[in-house]
Amino acid sequence: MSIDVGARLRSIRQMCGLSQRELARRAGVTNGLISLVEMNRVSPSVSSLKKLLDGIPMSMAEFFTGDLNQQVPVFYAATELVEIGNDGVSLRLVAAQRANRQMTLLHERYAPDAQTGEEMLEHRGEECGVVIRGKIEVTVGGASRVLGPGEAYYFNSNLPHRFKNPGREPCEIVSCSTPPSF
Amino acid sequence: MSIDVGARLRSIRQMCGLSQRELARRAGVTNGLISLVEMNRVSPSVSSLKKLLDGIPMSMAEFFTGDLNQQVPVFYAATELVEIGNDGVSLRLVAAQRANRQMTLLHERYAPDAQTGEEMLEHRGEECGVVIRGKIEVTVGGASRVLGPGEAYYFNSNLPHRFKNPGREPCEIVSCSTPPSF
DNA sequence: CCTAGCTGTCGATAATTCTAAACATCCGGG
DNA sequence: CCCGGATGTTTAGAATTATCGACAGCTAGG
Repeated sequence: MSIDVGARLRSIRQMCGLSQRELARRAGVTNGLISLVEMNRVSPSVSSLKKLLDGIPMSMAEFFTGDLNQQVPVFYAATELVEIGNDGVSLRLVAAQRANRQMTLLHERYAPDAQTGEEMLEHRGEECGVVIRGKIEVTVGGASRVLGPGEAYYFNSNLPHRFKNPGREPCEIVSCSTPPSF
Repeated sequence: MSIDVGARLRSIRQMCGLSQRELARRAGVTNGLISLVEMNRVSPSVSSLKKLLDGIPMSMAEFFTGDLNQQVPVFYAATELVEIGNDGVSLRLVAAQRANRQMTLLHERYAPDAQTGEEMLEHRGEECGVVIRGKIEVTVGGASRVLGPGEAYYFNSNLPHRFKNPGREPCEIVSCSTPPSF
């Protein structure tokens, strides 16, 4: 659960071809500290870690995003998308089995009158989408609006939100959210 | 230059309606520490900040991407999407003006024979998309495949990649990438 | 073999972070 | 008016982090 700051720092430092002393010089800390941090014998203060990353250079966000590559499928046939919807709402998930995805990409279909649920949704992250076909009523915080083909939305997911198809024809959307909800 | 960890923490904590003591309880630290951190009188250790964010909850990466914006547009008419393409490739960006977005959502159109460029693209992050209409040839790393409507892709953007419309009809895609490229 | 220069690790100590408990406000109810 | 319960702040001292200097290992060159 806890982040292996030491291993991550060591890996990045070596990737940049820097010795502990060289990075220490650039960052304005001592080589000993870097040694201790990399061995996870101390948990550096945010200000120290910031200094270290400034010497690399790399942002805090990048550091904690931790982006490692792997050999996983790239292409997905329509039938390979994983269905996770219900009740007139079809949510078809791209790259469902991919470990440590950073996003959830969904091909969504709302039957007439279908909606995401009685309760407003509320979770952390951001989500956005484009309407392909039909109409969808999007409610976010207090605001509500009906979007048609080519129209789009983007909001913080911690605002209470809901989707509903107010029309008679099915509605099709492509949406994306981060961090992944599914 | 340095990050205002205190202000950021306070803002996020209040956004979640938590008191210092309540967050302290959830995070397993003392309320006093939270007070000190929020006043920037100490720079918390990474492990302490991690505990605090676990109590919110929020990831370190999210914390440092600084997502403190709220009063921004949610809905976008088709005409409000910002065109950033060229040469037969139309890339229409959702929420272009939004500060500190975590994703780039694009409504893309490729004219027949159009492609993303001579050079393969290569950048940090992940990207994914769903084909709405027409056909697109997606090349990622060594692999290449033609995708049609309803088919999808998801890959690490640091693998060299390219998109090309091999057909005679225009191709329409909705794609998303993180971190934002535009 | 020995030195010079690099590497990372370690121990003692200085500096900073973190805790625990007290303190100062503020607000609503009795 | 005062109390209970909430808030955030402060302080002394415990715990942890950061520094400085020493150390051992390795490699290249003389």
